[in-house]
Amino acid sequence: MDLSQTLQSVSTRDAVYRVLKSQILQLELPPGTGISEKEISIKFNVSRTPVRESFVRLAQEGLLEVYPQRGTVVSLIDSVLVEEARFMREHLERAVIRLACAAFPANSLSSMKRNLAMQRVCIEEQDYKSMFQLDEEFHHMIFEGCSKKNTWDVVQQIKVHLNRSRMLRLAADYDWEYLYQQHLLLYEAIEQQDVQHGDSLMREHMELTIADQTMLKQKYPHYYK
Amino acid sequence: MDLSQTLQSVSTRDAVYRVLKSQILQLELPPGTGISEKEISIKFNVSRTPVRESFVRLAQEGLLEVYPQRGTVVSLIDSVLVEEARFMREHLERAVIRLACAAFPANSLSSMKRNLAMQRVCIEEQDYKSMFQLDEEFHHMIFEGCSKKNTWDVVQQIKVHLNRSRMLRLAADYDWEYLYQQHLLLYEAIEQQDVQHGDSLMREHMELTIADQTMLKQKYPHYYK
DNA sequence: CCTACTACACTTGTATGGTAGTATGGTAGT
DNA sequence: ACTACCATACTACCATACAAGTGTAGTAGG
Repeated sequence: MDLSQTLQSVSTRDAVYRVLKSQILQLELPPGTGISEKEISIKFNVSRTPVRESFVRLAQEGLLEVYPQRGTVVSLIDSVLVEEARFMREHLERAVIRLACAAFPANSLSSMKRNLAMQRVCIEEQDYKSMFQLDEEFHHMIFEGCSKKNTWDVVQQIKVHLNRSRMLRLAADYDWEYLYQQHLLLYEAIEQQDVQHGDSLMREHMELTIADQTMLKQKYPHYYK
Repeated sequence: MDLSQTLQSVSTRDAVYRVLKSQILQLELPPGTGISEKEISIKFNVSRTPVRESFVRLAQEGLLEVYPQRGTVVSLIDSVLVEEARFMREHLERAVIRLACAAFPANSLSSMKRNLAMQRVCIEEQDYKSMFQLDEEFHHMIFEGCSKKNTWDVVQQIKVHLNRSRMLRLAADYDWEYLYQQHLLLYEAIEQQDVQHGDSLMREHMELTIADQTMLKQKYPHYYK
């Protein structure tokens, strides 16, 4: 693998970090995989230093487990942590949607309207990759409209732990139409300033991922702790 | 400075990390202070490597800002981030206290009762350092009783950004008696399973730190961004 | 006197060698 | 055949050397 393209703009460390993180979240490096500094440094054709520093960051995010003098493995998925991550995200998103339903800038609202229109198109064209991106941006816009950028960043950190189990239940089996309907209703709640409705809608929306955690754990036992 | 004592149990990197983090949060390294890897490595009598890896972690937590080839400074306090941290903590603590008021294990409840008794003693003895610790443990127990250990860890991460501004308004000027009364009421809400009361109590409790943020920013302008 | 350039003293970034601890497979001894 | 031991090949950890970029002070030239 060659990182030279990425290297132009950012440091070697950041490039290694991003590639590794992506590979872990995409399950290209499955949970439990043993990796070593030397192995990665050879693979990426860099020295061990930037690799080590990437390991430090990834370990802090809970994606790697480093055992001194023994080795490093990609963290197993912790189903307790996954549920708590969902819990945290639910309550933060609900707190923000309540703010949004109380007051929301007009230009952010119209941005969301455009986003919804693009979601409509993506579903009809079955472009689920773009839809995934639009879903992210939709939620991001709610936080931005409420001036809660840092909160969004924290949610992103938390979501890391939801990501891999979401990846397991292949992206295809999502009911995107239902998802779109929920987004539409959330938008309307903000527009009509209906705090209670927005709150219950978001709670419902966040409970989508609560299911089949045990099912996944049974299906992929070696990926779970 | 010598780290040899700490070195027995943990790695040099962790020792450096802990000391630096402590010094930053205690304002012994005030916001805006310029520090270099070499300077710290000489001071601690270690090589640059573990210092660098500590810097990576601290930068990720937002306590350091690293400018490549130029230098590293202790992050200025971001008042927007402080308020958002308070916002996040409030909603997570409220979500958990509602769980606690719905169902709470008896042994955790009695642990809290013992903690409250010790708080009573500390206030009378004006031992505010221990009181600070007991305050932490009190909230921790609520999370533990609800099996939300990971959520507590995230709250701890978030609280880092509250810590320094709380340190500025010297610990002494806290109304510990009022704090104790709030804790007592929170305990009773859990005991009596009064969800609504617990929620509003915690909201009030979390709003304690909302004040005088602008005052602090005026008093210590060079510490703020 | 003022400007522009250069040399130098910094900084962080990267590469590499050596150290200590761990796991494993093979071998000698029972 | 089985167990205990030892050599070996790993691992992450730490120290050090080198590279590359930045700011500044001092100096030469106008």
